Amino acid sequence: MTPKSNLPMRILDFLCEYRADRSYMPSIREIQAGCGISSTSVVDYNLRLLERDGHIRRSPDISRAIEIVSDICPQSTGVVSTPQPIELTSVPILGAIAAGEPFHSFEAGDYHDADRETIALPSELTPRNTDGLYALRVKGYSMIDAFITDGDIVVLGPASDVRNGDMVAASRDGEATLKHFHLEGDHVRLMPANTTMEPIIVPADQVQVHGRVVAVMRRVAA
Amino acid sequence: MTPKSNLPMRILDFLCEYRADRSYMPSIREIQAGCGISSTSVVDYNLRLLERDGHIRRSPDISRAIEIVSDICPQSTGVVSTPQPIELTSVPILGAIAAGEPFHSFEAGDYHDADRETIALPSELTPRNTDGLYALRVKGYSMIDAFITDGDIVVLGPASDVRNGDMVAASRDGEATLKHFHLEGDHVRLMPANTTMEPIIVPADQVQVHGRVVAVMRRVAA
DNA sequence: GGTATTTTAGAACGCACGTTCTGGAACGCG
DNA sequence: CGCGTTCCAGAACGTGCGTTCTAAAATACC
Repeated sequence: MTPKSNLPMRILDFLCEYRADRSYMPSIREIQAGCGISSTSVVDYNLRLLERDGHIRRSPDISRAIEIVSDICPQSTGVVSTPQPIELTSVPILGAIAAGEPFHSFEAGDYHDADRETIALPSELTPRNTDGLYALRVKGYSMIDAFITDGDIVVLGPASDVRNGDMVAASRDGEATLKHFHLEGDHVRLMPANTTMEPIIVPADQVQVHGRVVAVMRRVAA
Repeated sequence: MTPKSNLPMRILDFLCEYRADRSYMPSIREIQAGCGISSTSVVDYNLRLLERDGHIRRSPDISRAIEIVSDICPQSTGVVSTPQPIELTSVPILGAIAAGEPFHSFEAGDYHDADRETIALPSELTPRNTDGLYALRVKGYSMIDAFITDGDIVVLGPASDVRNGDMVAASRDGEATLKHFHLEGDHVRLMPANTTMEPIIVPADQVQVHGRVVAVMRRVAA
């Protein structure tokens, strides 16, 4: 509270708080509302004082262009989100997977600077070994039998980890799908997750396994 | 450079560069000038793409309110200002949802007691407003028509946000499922995501909506 | 008291800027 | 080829928002 404390400092506190939430700065009128000030001109007046004293810097005529220079804001580093240091893993999104479309050149080790598309993996979804993980954006509806639909992001582990029964991304003649993998002698049985569909059996040398599915993430449209 | 590289990534680079200099984000028209784009609508269009892919987040109608979420920008950590701690949200896992089983007492506001189980939401899956988010563990196979299966974790937003067409967790006579929600006069139509199943129409006062599905996460067994 | 200085009120101005609409080009697919 | 989807152009609209102007309180100093 401290309703009678000097206005400039109240405003400065508000700026710090605000920046802790969003990553941009408040507008004049938001400061007005947030500090219970009755006029925008009063906000402007006090901002000038703060700038004169070197606490902030402003760029004229530019919205929300306030920089906090005296960075000894009270508890700005305080609580805010992330209460505990959650460990998370960033995996690169190497491309898209769509039925009928041949895989691009996203084979392991093909990071080649440029596309730095990545997605953060919460620890709950992270397998023990995070080496060689990558993600693909699912295009189309060819994998609905694996409870995976258009727009999903699938996280894949290295193909070397694949064992019988795993769900894998596999391609044959450029047709890519997600199936359960069973190596049986010299042929491979690819089982859809949905039992109403028929398994596919192909010679082992005609199928290429790209990796094992370790996680699926989906954002549902607003 | 790379004049032929894809526009969204050029813009993303520009955003990172810009933020390295000033501590606020560029306006649409500054992006336009900085990237040599001929129209503001093109900038807006590409910003939407970036937001759809979870690289940035925007607040509508607010100037310069772009947040960079996938924060593996080249040298963004270089200078100063807004180190932007990889933002992620912890949501409590309030229980399980299973067809035929009545919901437990996990109604909103039931956070309190002790440290609930929580799960970290990667920013790519986080909606703008993180208030009231909670997660449920899915038990059983009653929601396979929504590409959701046993063991999945669904993240729900507050029921107050629900609008027609959203996927919601709804219960009736203790039967809980995930369906697309349509309020039509005094009755509610619950549409399965799978078109081979029949919609359910019930009087509005017989159905209880628990929240809107905003994300789905699944860990695939090793 | 009177005058000068600081702080606050309220309203208005005007540009900045996000958004949207229409239309066309470019690309992909059968 | 036609048709759909994606992407780009340009202009216009509505409003967010910094700014400024006038005036009145509040405070200070004598």
